[in-house]
Amino acid sequence: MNVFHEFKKIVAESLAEVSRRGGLSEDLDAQPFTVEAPKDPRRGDISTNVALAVSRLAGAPPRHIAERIVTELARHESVTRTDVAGPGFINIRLSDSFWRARLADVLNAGDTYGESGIGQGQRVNVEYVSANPTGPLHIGHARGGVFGDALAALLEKVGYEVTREYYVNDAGAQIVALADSIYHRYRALRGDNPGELPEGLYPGEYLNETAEQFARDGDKWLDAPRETRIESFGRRGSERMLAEIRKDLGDLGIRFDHFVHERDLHRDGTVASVIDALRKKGCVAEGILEPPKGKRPENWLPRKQTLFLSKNFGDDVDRPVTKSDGTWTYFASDIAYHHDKISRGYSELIDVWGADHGGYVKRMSAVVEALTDGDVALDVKLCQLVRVTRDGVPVKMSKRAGTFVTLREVLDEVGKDVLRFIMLTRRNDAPLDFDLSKVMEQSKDNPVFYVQYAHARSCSALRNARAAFDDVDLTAEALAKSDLTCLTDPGELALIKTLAAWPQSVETAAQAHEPHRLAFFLSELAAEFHAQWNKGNESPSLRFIVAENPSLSLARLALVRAVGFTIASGLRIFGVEPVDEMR
RNA sequence: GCGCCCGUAGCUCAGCUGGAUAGAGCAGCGGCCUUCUAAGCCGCUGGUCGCAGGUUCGAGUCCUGCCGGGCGCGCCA
Repeated sequence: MNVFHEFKKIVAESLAEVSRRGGLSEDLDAQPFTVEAPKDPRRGDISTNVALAVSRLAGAPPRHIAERIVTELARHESVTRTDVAGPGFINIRLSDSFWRARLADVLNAGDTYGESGIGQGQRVNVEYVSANPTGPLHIGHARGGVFGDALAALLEKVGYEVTREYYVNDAGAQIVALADSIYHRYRALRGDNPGELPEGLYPGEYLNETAEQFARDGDKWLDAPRETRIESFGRRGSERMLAEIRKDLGDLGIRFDHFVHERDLHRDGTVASVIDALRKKGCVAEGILEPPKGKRPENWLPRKQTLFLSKNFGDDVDRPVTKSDGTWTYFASDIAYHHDKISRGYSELIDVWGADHGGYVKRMSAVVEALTDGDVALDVKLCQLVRVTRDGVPVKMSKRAGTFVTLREVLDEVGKDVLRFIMLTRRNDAPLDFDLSKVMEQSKDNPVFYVQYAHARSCSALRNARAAFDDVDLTAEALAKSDLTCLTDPGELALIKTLAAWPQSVETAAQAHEPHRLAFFLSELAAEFHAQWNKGNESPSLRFIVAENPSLSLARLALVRAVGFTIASGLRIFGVEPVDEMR
């Protein structure tokens, strides 16, 4: 049960009743209002601003309306106390038995706890990573990948139908550069001294193997026409890089439902036809761009070119879709790609990009608006830089890639679960510090450890219970039927209330497209659980297992199990495996 | 020069789409181990939410203008 949804309905009914009897305006129920947990739990369990929200339209002071709503609410059986506070907030206290029943909700749901249907099966496309197949993934790609993957899982959890997608930029200048880079190594292998690696080619060692493959063909490529060379080297090189990228991502627990290749969009004419369609719609036309003010490019030549008229959709300038040599710009194929996504029938598109692509957001939103007349939403999530350090000292060089820290290096060192969790401990648009030493620390400074430890402890308590009590059924089903009225400690009831807030947290995180919120929730839940655990050190009567009182123990174990399920539920969204012990 | 993102405790950051007395961790100080794992817990100290206006019952949150930092700005992707 989502407690806040439940009470929103009840508050709305009370409001309707009040307005019906009191001759208040009819359509008060159209006003948006919130039902949430008050910041200070002493105020109550649930708080609503309904009276404040409705007061203007009702033409009555908020406190006055609140008083009348409160008398309606008080009829509800789980409501034990109501207050009107401050300017007109309504605070509601619910009975302990109501809360205890929520514990059974968790136990019945297991680690699916928090699932809901608010997405109503709407189809959402999440595109992420989409790194060029010209080199290995770096740590920034890992962030985008983990973020996108967790967001996809989060949306699925609340009832959206999600496609996880990767756009492969296997066309254009960078593939030519890739082909030339492999060719350079090939020549060296065949003894045809190529000299220094020219500017603009890829220096990393990772291309050597592909070059060796070609070298096995002998000298046949040395005199091959540049065109066929670019085709073969570029294709095989990008395919190989993509395979390696997919391996890295797979080991990080990231798999995609769908790959779209830029090359295909060119070859099957999608790019040309989409641009043509936009031209017919009046969104694409010939024009001459002004040079950017203040930046003064050196070789600026006013040139007539084909432009997407993104200014009509809120962009700062119109954007070219053709280069001076007549070929399509990257932007043109990205238009085609987004058209392709749209044609597959999504109600919402989410793109996860690096923050250095921020300047691209407006034009892409313009594209989606132009293509769908505003029917499909595009949300672009920008992931900020990851700073990798070891004991606070920046780690920069990679043996393999030359200039950056690769995903593989970090993954091999800290493991998938640590990498994934840490990536989700910050908002996507805030820079992230990733300290290789700190994330492996077993201390409360390390959120991965802290949350995992709470889960492990919940498992440990159950193991101990199995040893302490013979013939006791500790399955979730049995625990749900235990005598939960034994749970009377304020800490225990507070813990239940935290657990009961989980579905709402999942939902708001999903709607905001911000999985990091759940990392904070899990840390707070873990802290609360550790605190309750430690109370047992000081007062043995508060221990989860009280040998001489099995029914009390079972009720507490129900709570412990529910904490474990909720943490597991969150970790599963993150793609992190909950651990049962930490020895 | 223009656009986007960011500015919250000494440090690292939350702040649930406008709610009540702005929170957490670290650092500092003081407590708790014959233990259901002290790998942890409890308490204290710490704030002109970058600055100045505006919108309204109510602003860290929305609008405008400054200040400071990051990213980007045709023929790379």
